[in-house]
Amino acid sequence: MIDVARLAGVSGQTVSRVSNGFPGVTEETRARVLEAMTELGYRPNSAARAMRRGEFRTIGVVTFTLSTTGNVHTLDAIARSAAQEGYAVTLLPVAVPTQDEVRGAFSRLGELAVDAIIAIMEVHLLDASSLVPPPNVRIVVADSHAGDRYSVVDTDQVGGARTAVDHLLALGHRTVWHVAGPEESFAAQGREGAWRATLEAAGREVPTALRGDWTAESGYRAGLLLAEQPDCTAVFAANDQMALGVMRALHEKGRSIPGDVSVIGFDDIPDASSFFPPLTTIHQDFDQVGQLLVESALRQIRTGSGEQGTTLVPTHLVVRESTGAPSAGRC
Amino acid sequence: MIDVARLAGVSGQTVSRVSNGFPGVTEETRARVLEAMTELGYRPNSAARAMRRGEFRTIGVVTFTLSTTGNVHTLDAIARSAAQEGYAVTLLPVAVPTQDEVRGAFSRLGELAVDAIIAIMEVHLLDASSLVPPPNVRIVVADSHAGDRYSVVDTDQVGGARTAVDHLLALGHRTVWHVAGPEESFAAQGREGAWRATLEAAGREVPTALRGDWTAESGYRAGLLLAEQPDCTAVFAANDQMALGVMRALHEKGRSIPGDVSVIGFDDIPDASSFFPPLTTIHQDFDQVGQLLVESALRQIRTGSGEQGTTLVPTHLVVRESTGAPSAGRC
DNA sequence: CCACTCAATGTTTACGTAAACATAACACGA
DNA sequence: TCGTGTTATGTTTACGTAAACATTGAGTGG
Repeated sequence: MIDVARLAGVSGQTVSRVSNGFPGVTEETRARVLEAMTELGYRPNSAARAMRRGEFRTIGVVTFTLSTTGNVHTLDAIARSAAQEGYAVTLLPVAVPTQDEVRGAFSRLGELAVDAIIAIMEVHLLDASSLVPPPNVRIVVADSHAGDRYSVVDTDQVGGARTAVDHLLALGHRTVWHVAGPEESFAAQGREGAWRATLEAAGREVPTALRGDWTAESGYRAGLLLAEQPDCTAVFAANDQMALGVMRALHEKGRSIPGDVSVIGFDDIPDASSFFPPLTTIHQDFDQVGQLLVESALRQIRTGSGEQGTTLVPTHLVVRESTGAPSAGRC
Repeated sequence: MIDVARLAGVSGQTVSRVSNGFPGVTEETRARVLEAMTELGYRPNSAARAMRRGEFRTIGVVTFTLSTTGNVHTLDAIARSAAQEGYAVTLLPVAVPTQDEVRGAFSRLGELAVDAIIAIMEVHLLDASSLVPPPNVRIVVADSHAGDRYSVVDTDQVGGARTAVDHLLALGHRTVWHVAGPEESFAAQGREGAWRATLEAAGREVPTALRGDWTAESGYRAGLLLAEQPDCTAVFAANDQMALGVMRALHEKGRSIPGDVSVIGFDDIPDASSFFPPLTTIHQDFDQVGQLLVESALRQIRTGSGEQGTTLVPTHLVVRESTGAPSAGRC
């Protein structure tokens, strides 16, 4: 900076003013400084800058894994929103979702250069007692409850699941089977609970829920079981990947989709429209979730105070070819 | 730090020594300092630390999008490898893959707190003249050529594609059709070139390559065309997602897989084993790619000098149910 | 014409850390 | 007993920036 100042014949402070776009600098001086900057290839040192400003202009994102499609889309949206606001995004992968690991990640984050943390994970894993958010680091949570302690942004799991079940019932199915996500997942709980509640509200029989782990493979295993159920004409899979597995199992067992069995998913991943048959599913607006997460984080950073409460992002039904009315002959 | 020092009755320098795990501190003193740290909730300020050390312990990753599955897995692997080495990963999404955008991203990275950059993209987009890597920032590139200018780590696209084609020829197919990735992609070029070369080497006819854009939807469109070709018994799709689309089209047109047409993909994404039928594909070792990328970056940071050359990560064939011998009657 | 205001720019300082150097205390062999 | 080396710890300093305050000079109203 001093070199630039010398070359432009000004003081370091003026360089700083130009570099930050502050007012109070003649157009002529500004031009001279900018020229000197380019000539010397000057780039502000972000470490010194962060130290002086007391903030890093960076948001940390904690995730377990990027293998579930939903998390990836959320992350992508976060990164884009943050970039737009001039914030960088630092990734902090947590290998195993044990409390110890999470705690370790958080303490590492404490040393890291972040002003806020967005956690895409289950809050119960960061049990309040063990989680000591570093001072001056704000927290936002996705895919969880605990809106009473943190600012939470999430897809409207309940509404989405209800829409899915309603869609199938409206088509004339007597009831709807469910392939649920892992028990630990709040999203999975929400979808399963809403599935059950919707069936009960409609006075339908509630079949036993099958449990998967979000992977297509687990959906396949569930699908093999479902194929054994002659009275199963409609399946609601808690995500698209498991729906993919379910459909594979049904195909292999000779059940036609949607002739014999209708299948609906959740997420609307890009590939869903190319499944065979194209999957009817509940579309999640990951972009908006990401954007809201970043907005909440920035608001907390700027006001310097925490936030509570849950913001729900609505979903909508995307009807494709994997659902239809139950065939007359069966069931 | 001073507060901690005062509480522990030592100097700031001793606190620094403890904080960095340096030798030359009595066990007793160390314990006293650690206790003071916990009591005061002390966390080293990474900005000051980075400034003093002149390095950020952070690697920046530039990507266009996280929507292609391959990039995501690479990113995931990078994040994990980096974390293991005590390095953080900062994401820098580039909205549109134009040169201007990329240049902008790089200049932003210049101001950012990174010691090295890993670019998951096509190098030709960061045309040498416009790309001015900030001094002291090392570059590693994935998914590209230009090993003469940068350190490049990539999957062995050529070897993988050859394996794919050989597999189909060995099953008895007369030739193999190809659904290529986008022209700009080096990976797509490599796979297409190897496909052509392998067919030529075997003295087979080389059909016109169909071009997709990595998405399942584009694979579907290509698949519709392939279904019109009565002599098409084997298809090599440049990635699994396009293979998914191809298979959907074939199903819809009543062609059986692998009875009428064999389909092979590339990537081995987690869902591939749950496609219908489970997809034979070329497995990429994303973990190793990520690890090698990080290793190269760290080596360059530590030695302070650039690196050139390309490192190839081998692939292997995963045979599932989407490929088989051509049926006697057809073709 | 002078006191005053305001805009442009310069000077000083502090942010939290760790390297480099300085000091103190102690052990050991001659 | 006294150097001499070694280990533990303290002191000083600089890293690059931007806030706070200081200075300069030009324009304005009385």
